Amino acid sequence: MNLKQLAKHLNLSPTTVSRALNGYPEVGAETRRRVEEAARKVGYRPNPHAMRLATGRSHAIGHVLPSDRILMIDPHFSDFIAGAGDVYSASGFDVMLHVGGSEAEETVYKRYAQSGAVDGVVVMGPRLNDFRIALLTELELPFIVHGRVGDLEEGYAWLDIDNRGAFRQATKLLTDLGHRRIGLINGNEAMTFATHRRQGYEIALKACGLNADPAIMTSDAMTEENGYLQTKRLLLSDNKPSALLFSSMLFVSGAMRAAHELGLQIGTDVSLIAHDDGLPFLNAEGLVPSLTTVRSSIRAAGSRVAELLIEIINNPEAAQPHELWTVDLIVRGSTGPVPRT
Amino acid sequence: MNLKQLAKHLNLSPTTVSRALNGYPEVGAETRRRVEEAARKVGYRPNPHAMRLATGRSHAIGHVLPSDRILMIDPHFSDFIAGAGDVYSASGFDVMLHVGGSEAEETVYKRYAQSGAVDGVVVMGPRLNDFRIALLTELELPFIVHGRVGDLEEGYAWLDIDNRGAFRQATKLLTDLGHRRIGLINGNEAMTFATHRRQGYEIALKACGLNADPAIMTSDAMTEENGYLQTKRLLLSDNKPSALLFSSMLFVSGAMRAAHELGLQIGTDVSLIAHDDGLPFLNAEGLVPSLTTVRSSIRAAGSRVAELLIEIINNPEAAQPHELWTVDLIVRGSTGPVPRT
DNA sequence: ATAAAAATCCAAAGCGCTTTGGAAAAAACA
DNA sequence: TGTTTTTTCCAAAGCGCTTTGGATTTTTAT
Repeated sequence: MNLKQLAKHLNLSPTTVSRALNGYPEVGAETRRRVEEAARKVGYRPNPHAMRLATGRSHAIGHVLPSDRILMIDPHFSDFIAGAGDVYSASGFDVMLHVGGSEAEETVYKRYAQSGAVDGVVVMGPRLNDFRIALLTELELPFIVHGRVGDLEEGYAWLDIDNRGAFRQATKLLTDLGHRRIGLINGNEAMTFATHRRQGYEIALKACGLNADPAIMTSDAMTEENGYLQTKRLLLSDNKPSALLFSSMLFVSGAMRAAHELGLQIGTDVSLIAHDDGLPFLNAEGLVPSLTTVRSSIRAAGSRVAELLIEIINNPEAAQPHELWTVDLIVRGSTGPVPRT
Repeated sequence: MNLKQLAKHLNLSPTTVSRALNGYPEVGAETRRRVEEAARKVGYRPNPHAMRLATGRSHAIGHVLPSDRILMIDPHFSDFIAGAGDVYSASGFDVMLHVGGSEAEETVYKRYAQSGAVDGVVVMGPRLNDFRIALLTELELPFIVHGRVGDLEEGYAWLDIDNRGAFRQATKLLTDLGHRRIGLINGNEAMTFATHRRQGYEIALKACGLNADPAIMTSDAMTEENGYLQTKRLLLSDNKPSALLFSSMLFVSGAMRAAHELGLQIGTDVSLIAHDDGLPFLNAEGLVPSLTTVRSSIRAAGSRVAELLIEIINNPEAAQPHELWTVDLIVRGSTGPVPRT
């Protein structure tokens, strides 16, 4: 059943029915009631394509997976989108996902902008210097960044967690425990989040008069295997670190494997802290010993990012939101004093 | 630039231009060439909303995440969609993702069907008895199932891997090695794939005159922690199994942790085999010892499912495709003969 | 040469909605 | 009471594309 039919059925014009349903003022209260009731009764749903064509708005949000991630669609992404999805469907937005393929990422955004296929996009996994900000600004396609682009804070909307603060805090916990040699197993530092984490780590070290040692710092794809390999390498090196900091729980799986293999007791022989995005399949608390983490739910971030983007779309004139979430340090069993040699 | 403008620019009617671009025969060869060239030069792209409204086809595929998975958007999903995404974008299809929210899953499908928001959907994570098959059939919304619905093989399109065969083979490898007590750490057996795996396991046991023992069989969410807990429980039980079979690599992470904790050597004290979906962040070969697996790339399945669905959409009269993929057994270091007690 | 068939192109009518610019009726004002 | 304002509704014109049903021209058949 379409608008015209519904209108005829009500002895009204399509105009009036459309207005009644969309909350326009120029329609009588009683008439509106009648229309709404009838619409509900017959289960009328406006054809989205027609609506989109007429209004130019799509009621859809685009998520374009960065091409440098398509070979490694990491599980962090799916949890983020799970959070966002809740909000989208509650607000009647569809989500349009673009992943991989031969089409250049840039082209996808251009197509989105030109065709009005989406009302806005969320930029995931921003790099230190990300071409997407300039591109989307020029295209005038509303967007929000999950994370930040290097240290750029103005000129675009973003929601980020305080990665620097988190790793500063985590590192400080370790130095407070007496650790002086702390390894960092980081994600790819072309990504802002990873660089921020390294910076937080360095700041805390400096606060103790320590210098970061590149020999015990790595920057790699966040996989179990890399966690294993790097941990093993570091723990077997001369002048090995007494504590390790990880950018992802995925690393930790491998790290524990390495520690066990080397016969090292976690929390006594070597201390471990990881950033925990709250991935549901990898529970830091369930590890033995339970893992000390800096924790921030990536899923909650997804929800909030979606909310903010919808606000931006509905009110483009408002100030661009900037949200920096603090990260909780949760001290558990994987951290302890430096072992005496 | 829209159709009308392009047409005027070419001194042609919109009709002809549209036909030239869409490959209709009633347009001269030279004219078509001119049109195509001009379209390319000015970067003309038909407005998708207008196209959709006019044709009733959306050129979009829907992926609706089952509501029983939204709390646990597992990483298997993101790899599947990564594979599918390649194909979609190569074929000019958009993907519409629906995850969670308050709207009932059924309503989403109805909305899709009634509004033509998508041309087809892929059904992920089918259960033994899945309401979606009847629903989508009735809605006449083209669909394909990744997996199967129990033992139902007709009446819908599907692509599945031979889970039964895989676990039969894996179990047989273990029995051939002399194992007589083999534990199964399975995913949720409400899902077809998990039930099939259990059946394969049971068939292989029966072939040796063994009966499956529920005491060493579990069916749970595929998380690291469950892998750990169940492995530990089984390996600490009286009459403990000498080998374990896992439905996911995620389990294995936890399982290795448990084995190490108990001081058991993998491949000698206890043998391990897992199903490996080829998740990029969890490499079976990189484990120590490297893991014997039954392997089938979930990403490749995603690609193929997408291809098949597009074929179905383009040619609804053709026979429904059924593809059963064999699964490779890759023997590595985590399996060995039964330890003598 | 003429008639029939084929090849090209176009005008116009949708697709189902929104929105502009009135018109008619009701209410408020003088 | 007559006039102005407000309220309530509608007709019609898009949005940008596809597609039907010709019209015109060219080719082929007779």
